[in-house]
Amino acid sequence: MHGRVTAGRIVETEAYIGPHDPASHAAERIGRTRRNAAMFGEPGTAYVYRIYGLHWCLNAVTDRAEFPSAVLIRAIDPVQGIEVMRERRGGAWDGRRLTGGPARLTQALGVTGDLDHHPLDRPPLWIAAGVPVPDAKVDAGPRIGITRAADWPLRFHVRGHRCVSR
DNA sequence: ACTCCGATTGTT
DNA sequence: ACAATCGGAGTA
Repeated sequence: MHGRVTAGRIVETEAYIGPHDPASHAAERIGRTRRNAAMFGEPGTAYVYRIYGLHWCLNAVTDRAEFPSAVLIRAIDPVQGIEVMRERRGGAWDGRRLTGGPARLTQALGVTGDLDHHPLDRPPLWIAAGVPVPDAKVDAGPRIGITRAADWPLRFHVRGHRCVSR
């Protein structure tokens, strides 16, 4: 069968938009580097980076090439392969502990840095259209864990969803 | 070469 | 509140 297939519905994201976003890894003062190169690439590809020397975070590149922008996937609602996710996460945990948080979902999905630059419309990792979330159910607020532009409301999540990181 | 610190998480 | 853990970015 599909023994190791895992999938989830995106329920929390953050946007990092263009060189004038001071919180972005591709902010103007930084420019293009080896780490953020994917953000300057084609839309629909993955930007995967390591944080704190420990964890992986997954972004979808969103705007045209050479205009660095990406959406950080911060939480998913498990849809398929929950037992595999629990195994990868090292325990039988609830929704939030399992896939709520940018480094938690990458671990649950088995996403690592070798998927940096990967086109997100094909295996082994892709994003597909799902059931639309009505705007009325989406909250916007400040992005988490940043210091610059800390008040820009570029974090979005399904209101009250049990898998949202916080 | 050397310092500081981060789009986090788990434990104390 | 704090450790884990290391490459990127800034300074020299």
